[in-house]
Amino acid sequence: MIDLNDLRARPDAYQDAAKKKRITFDVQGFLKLDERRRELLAGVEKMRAEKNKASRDIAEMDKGAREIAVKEMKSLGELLKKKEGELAPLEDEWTRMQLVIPSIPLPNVPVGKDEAENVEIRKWGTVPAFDFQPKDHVTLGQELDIIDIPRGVKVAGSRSYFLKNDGVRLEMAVLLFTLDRLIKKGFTPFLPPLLANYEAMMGTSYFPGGEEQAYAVGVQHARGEQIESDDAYLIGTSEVSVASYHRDEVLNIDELPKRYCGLSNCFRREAGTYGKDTHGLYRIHQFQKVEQVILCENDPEVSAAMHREILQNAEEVLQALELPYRVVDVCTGDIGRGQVYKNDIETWMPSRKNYGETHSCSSFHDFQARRLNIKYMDRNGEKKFVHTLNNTCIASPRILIPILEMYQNRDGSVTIPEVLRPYMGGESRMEAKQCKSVR
RNA sequence: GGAGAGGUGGCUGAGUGGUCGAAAGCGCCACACUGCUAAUGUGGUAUACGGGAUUAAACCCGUAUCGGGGGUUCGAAUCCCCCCCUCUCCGCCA
Repeated sequence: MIDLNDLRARPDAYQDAAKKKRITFDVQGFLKLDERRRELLAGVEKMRAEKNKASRDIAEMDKGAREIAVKEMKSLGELLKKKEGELAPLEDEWTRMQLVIPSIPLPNVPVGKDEAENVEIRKWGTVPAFDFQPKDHVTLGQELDIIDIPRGVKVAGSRSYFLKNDGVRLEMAVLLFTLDRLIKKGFTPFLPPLLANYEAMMGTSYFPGGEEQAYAVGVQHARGEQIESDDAYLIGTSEVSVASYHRDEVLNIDELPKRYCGLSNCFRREAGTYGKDTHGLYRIHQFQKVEQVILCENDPEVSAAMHREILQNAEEVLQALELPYRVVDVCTGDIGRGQVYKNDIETWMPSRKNYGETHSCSSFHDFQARRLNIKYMDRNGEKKFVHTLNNTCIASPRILIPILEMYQNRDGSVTIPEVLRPYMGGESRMEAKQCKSVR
C-alpha cells in the first residue's frame, strides 16, 4: 500500500512506476474515483453530522417536542441510508484498488521488461571446468540413492520428490549451517506457522494477485465440491508469517532493527509454469528455506544498509559453500508490485550451464508495513511505519543442485562441502549404492 | 465437538442506552524545578478518512472506529442475532 497523499501529489510518478513495472494500473482512473468518493463522502458526513446533532438535542426535549423530532429523524435516517448506499460500492472499489497500486522503484533500479534485462553487478568464484563428463543432480541423486523424483511424482504429482538417505542429511545440514550463522549474527530464529490467514497474505502483498500461487486450505468432497474452507493458506515463504509477526503492533524504536529469520517449508502451486524448468529439483511445489526478515526505521538510508547486510549474509553462505554466484539488480519489469529495490543471487548450476536464481533480496520501504500496520514510536513520540526487507539465506533442495553438481567426482561420488561436515557426522563423501542410514 | 468467562487506547484496566473517543494508573512527549542522575509538578498523548487555516511540522471542524458483521433505537462500548479469537473445564487426539 502506498501513501495516498503522495499519489495525489505526484500521480505521474506512480503511472510511470506502473508502466516500468509492467503493471496495469490507471492512476487517473483511480484519482477520478478518489474524487467522486470524496464528494459523496462529504455529503454523507454532512448528513450524519446533522443527525448526530439532532439526536443530542432530543435528549434535552420534553415529551411533546420529542415525538415531533423523532418523526423528523426517521425520514432523515432514510435519506441518509440511501446516500450511504450510493457510497458503499465506491468505497469498496476504492479500497480494492489501493491494494494494487505499485510502489515507486528506487532510481537505481534498471528499467527493463523482464528478467532478461536484469543487470549483473558482481560475480564471485570461478565457473569450473570438469576434466570428465559431469552428471546432473538428477542422475547423481539417483545413483547415490538420495533423490527419488519418479516416486515423488507417483505419490504427490508433478514437481514432487523424495529426499532420502544422505539427501535428507545434506538438506538438514545446509539449513542448520545457515541458521546457525544467522543466529551468531544476532538474528532471532523462528519456526513459524506454515499456515497463514488472509491478513498475512495480503499484508505481505502476496494477495491480491498471487492467489493462484498459494494452496488454500479447505475440505473438499471427493467429487471436488468445496464443503468447508478455512481462512488459511500454505505459505510460499516464511516471510509471510515472520513479517506478520508484529502485525497491528507499535514497536519501540530502541528495539529496531528487528533481525529475524524463519526456517520453514514453502509451498508453491507454480500455476502457469507448465513446461518450465520441469527437470529435476529446480522448480518444485515444496521446499525448505531459511529466510531473513528485517523490520527497521522508516529511513531509506537505514533500510539500504539493512539491504546490503542481508544480501551479504546470503553471499557469505555461498562463499562458505564455495559455490560461484553472481548478483543482479532486478529490473523494473521483474520486480514486484511492492518492492522498491531487489537483488537476485544466482548460483552456478553446471547442468544448466548457467546461473540459476537461488536467492531474492527485497526492500519494500513501508509498502508492507502499511498493509500490516506495523509502526514504531519515534524519538519524538511520533508513530511511523517501519521499513521491511527480506532475503533468502538458503533454499533447499534448489541449492542441492549446485552442491551436488559442483562437488561431484569422476567416480560418481560427491564430496561434502567442508563447512557442512560437522552437520553430517564429520563425513566427507557421499558414495553410490550405499545407504548410510543402515550402515 | 460440549459448557462457562471474556475480547475497550502503546500497556493495565473502569465503564450496561444520551457531550464516552472513553475514568484511573503505567508508559511516552513537552515544559518547569533541580550540581548531574533520580524524584516531583503542570500540560499533552488512539487511529483512519474528509474539510478548513497554514504550508517544513504545529492547529481547528466533522465523520467513522471500543474483536468483525448485521439488527433494535431519535441515539449503542453498553441491548439483540451471527461469526472470529482468547482463557477455564469436559471430550477427542499427535
